[in-house]
Amino acid sequence: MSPPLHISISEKLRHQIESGVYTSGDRLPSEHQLMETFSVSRITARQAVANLVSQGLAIAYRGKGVFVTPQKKVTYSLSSPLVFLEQDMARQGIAFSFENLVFEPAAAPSDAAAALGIPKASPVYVQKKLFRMDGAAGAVDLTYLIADLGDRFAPLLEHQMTFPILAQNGIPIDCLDAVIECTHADYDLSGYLEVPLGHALMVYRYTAYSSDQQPVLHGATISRADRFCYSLSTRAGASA
Amino acid sequence: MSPPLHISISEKLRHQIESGVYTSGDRLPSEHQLMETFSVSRITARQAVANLVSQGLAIAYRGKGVFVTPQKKVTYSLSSPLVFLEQDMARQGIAFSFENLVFEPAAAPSDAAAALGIPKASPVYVQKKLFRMDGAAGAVDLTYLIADLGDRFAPLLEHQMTFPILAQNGIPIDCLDAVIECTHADYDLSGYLEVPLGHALMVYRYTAYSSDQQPVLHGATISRADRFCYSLSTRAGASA
DNA sequence: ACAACCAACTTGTTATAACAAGTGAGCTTA
DNA sequence: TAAGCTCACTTGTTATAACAAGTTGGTTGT
Repeated sequence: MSPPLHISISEKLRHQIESGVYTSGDRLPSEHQLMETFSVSRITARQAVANLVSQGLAIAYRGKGVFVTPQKKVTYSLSSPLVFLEQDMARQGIAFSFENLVFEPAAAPSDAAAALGIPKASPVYVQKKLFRMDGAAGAVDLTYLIADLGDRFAPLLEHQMTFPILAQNGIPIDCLDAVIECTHADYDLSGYLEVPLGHALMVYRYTAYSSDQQPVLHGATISRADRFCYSLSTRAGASA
Repeated sequence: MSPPLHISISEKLRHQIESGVYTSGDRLPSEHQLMETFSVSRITARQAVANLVSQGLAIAYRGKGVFVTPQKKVTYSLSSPLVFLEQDMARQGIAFSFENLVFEPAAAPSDAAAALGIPKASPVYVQKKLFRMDGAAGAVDLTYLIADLGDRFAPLLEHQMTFPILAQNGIPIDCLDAVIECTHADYDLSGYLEVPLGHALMVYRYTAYSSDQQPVLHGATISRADRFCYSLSTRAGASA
C-alpha cells in the first residue's frame, strides 16, 4: 500500500521544490542530512536523490552537493516564417551566446548524407556550435552542402547567425523537413554538454531547402529535455 | 581513466542490443547471471541494468526479468494539412486502436481553460482516450469547447476519429498552436500508461481552431519518449 | 602576505547481507 | 482431471560498511 521509502522522500523533496522551499540553484540536503532526517540508510537517501536527478529536477556535483535545476523551459518556436535558433531567442529577448567549436571541410556523416540525398562521405562543411541561453546549454551540429562555401563566406558562419548569412549570400532557406525526438545522453556527450549520463535530451533534426527545393544543410540541435521545448503554430498571424 | 564498472557493463549490454545479440522483447541476463559473468556484486549488476532501464532500452518486470524494449520509433507527422493521430497512423499503415476511457461534461481544467481563452471551470466536454500502436501505448486528453456537443454528435466522438467527426458536423479544424515537450512519468501516470516511474514522456499539447479562428478544443497527447517522435515539414508536397 | 597542506565535507563506487514480493513450473492432493 | 500448494527464480527494497575522489575552508609554515 505505502510506497517505498525512497519514493516517499523523493516526493517530499519534489513538493518542497515545487512549493518554493528550495528554488532554482538552491542546495538540497546532503545524503547524510537525509539519512538523519528520515532515519534511513545512505542507499535509500541516495536513491531518493537519484530519482530527482534522473528526472532533471536536480543535478549533483561530487564534492559540492545536489542543486535544484531551473524549471523554466526555453521555448523554441518552429512556426513559419522560418527562423533559426539564434533569431528566435533574440526575438523573445532571451540572452543568447554561442561558441564555434568546429568549422571545416569534411566527409559527410552518414545520417546527414542520407538526409541531404548525397553519397556517403561526400565533401561538405561541418560545423559544431555550443550555445548558452538563460542558464541552459545545448549543441548544434550542421552539415553544409555548399561546394564553394570556404572561399565565399565560410568565415562569416563561424561568428554570425547561419540563416541570415546564407540569405545574404544568395541562398535563402525556404522550407525544411524536421523530426523532434527524445534521446538520452550517452558517454559521447557527457562533458561536452555538461549533461549527466542518462539524462533526457531533446533532439531537433532538420534538413533545410533553398527556394528551388535543393537541400542546403542538415542540422541537429541537441538540448536538455528539462530546459527546452518546441512550439509550432499554423495560425496566420501567430507569434507565440 | 577507466569508467565505473556499472557503466562498462551497461555499455556492453547496450552494444549487444544494438548489434542484435538481444533483440526486441528478448530477455536480458538476470542480475545473478551478470554478477557471475562480470564478477561483480549485485549492486553493480543492478546499477548496470538500471542505466538501460532509465534510458528506455529495457524494461524490468519483478519476478520475470528484464526485457529489451522495441527501439523503432513511431513518427507522428504534424505537417499540413492537419491530421489527427489516428489518421496519420492509418496513412502510414500502422495498426492503431484506441479505447475511450472518459467522455463527459465537466468543468474546464485550468490549463485547458487558459489555452482556450475561457474562464476557469467553464462547462466543457472532457475526453480521455488510451491508444495502442505498434506495441506502444499513449494517452490523449481532450477538452472540447463546444456548447451543444452532447446533443449533436457526442456519441460519435467516443468511437470514431475526432477531426473527421468535427468536420462532418460543420466544425472543420483549420489550424492550431502546439508545444512539444519532454516530461517524466510521475506517480499519477504509472499503471495508467504502463510507464515506469521516472520514464521520459513526450507531451504534445495543442489548441485547435476552426476556420473562423475560434478555439475548438485543447488536447494533450502523452506518449513514451523512447517510442514516439514527431516530424514536421514546411515543404509543399511533403509526405514523409 | 602567500603558498602549501590538511581536515572535513561532499557525492561516486562497490561489496555483503537479508528480506519482500511477483512469476511460473511442477508436484501434490482431492 | 483439476485445483491448490510449494519451491525456485526473478526483481525490488533496505541496511551496514568501506574506500575513492572532488571541493572548500582553515591552518600551518615560509
